[in-house]
Amino acid sequence: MPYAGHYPPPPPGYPPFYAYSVPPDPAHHDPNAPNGTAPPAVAPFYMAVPPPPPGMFYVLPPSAPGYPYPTGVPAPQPPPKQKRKQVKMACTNCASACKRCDEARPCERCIKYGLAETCIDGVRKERKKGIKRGPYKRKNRTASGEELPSAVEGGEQQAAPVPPPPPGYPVPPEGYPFPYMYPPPMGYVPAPPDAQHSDGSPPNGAPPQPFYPTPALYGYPYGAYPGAPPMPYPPLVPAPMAASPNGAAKADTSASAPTSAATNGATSPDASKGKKRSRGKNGDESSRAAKKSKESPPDATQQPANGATAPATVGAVDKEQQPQPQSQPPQATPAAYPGHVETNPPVTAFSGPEPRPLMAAM
DNA sequence: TCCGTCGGATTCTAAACCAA
DNA sequence: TGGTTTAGAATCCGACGGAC
Repeated sequence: MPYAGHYPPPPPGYPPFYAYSVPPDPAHHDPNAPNGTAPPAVAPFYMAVPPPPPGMFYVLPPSAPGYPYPTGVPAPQPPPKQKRKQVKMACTNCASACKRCDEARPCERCIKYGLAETCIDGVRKERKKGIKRGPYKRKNRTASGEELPSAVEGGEQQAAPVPPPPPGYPVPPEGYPFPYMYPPPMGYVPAPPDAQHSDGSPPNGAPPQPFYPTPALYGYPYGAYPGAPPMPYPPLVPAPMAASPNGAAKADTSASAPTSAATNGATSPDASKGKKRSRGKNGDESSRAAKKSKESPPDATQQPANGATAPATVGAVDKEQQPQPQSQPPQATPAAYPGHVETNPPVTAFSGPEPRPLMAAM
């Protein structure tokens, strides 16, 4: 089932959370379920979020745990990343090249590059002794030995960063769950309506009439789980095309800065790896020296901090402190709101005026 | 396209800490 | 004393630039 056009895709590894093209008819619930009984709340029901009003976008926290699953329903974990296995000791050639080595001698890489004769184990440096530490922080564990991350480090779970609303829109009340709606970012061109586009768009290809939220729309989660009280559809407030370009642009810049990785679709935690590097010759030399200095005698490495500001550090700083361009060119492609992802022509499925719990059993 | 280079994330592991 | 935690040290992923 493709996503509705206004929906951002779920995080990697999550199943589609928008399961029905038409809200399921309660009269046709699971025939296996006992008469008149709702499925148990522990069943894999997902919170379904109806399409936002035309012209609106849901804003999702980039790091929202479990979204879009309601509280109490464990979200399926993406397949765990395979742990990298290291060899006990890389050969000197691989170590200097920062390349994968293996246990064999000569190792595969040395054979490949004709370095078999020089493929020898390096010497592991002895660990320094007598280093004092601060008091231990005991990890909170369950009876089965599993860690409880929330109980660590003060026990407070970090709230997901809340994107600032555009100018003129109230900040969602503290604690309000995602998603909530914002007007589209500057430059957004709604997908052309088609026969399946049941969001009220004019059929002649004109862009949909935008709607803007009342404060009541913020943070309105359409909780959908068995036993949940029915929720009224929030009122839609039509507004003029007042999406002031300036205002939108401001919102664009302010909102995109901290979460640009997410907005680029790089929602993976490895997004930081995508950064570019400059490779100045000086930096190379100095960092190389710094790396080599690791192998220097302990006396050299145990110099106090003031002595540690070696050229390597300076070079690194130089590279890092490249001046950023002061003025940013206007963004043609809008990716202003975390979680907002442009999608292909929409298949807006929710057509009813009332939200219905959309459920998907796995 | 291949290869060298290298920043930094990830992993390993030994020393320090701590409870029993 | 043995298990746990911490952090130093090593590995190597992945991106880049240069050579061919």
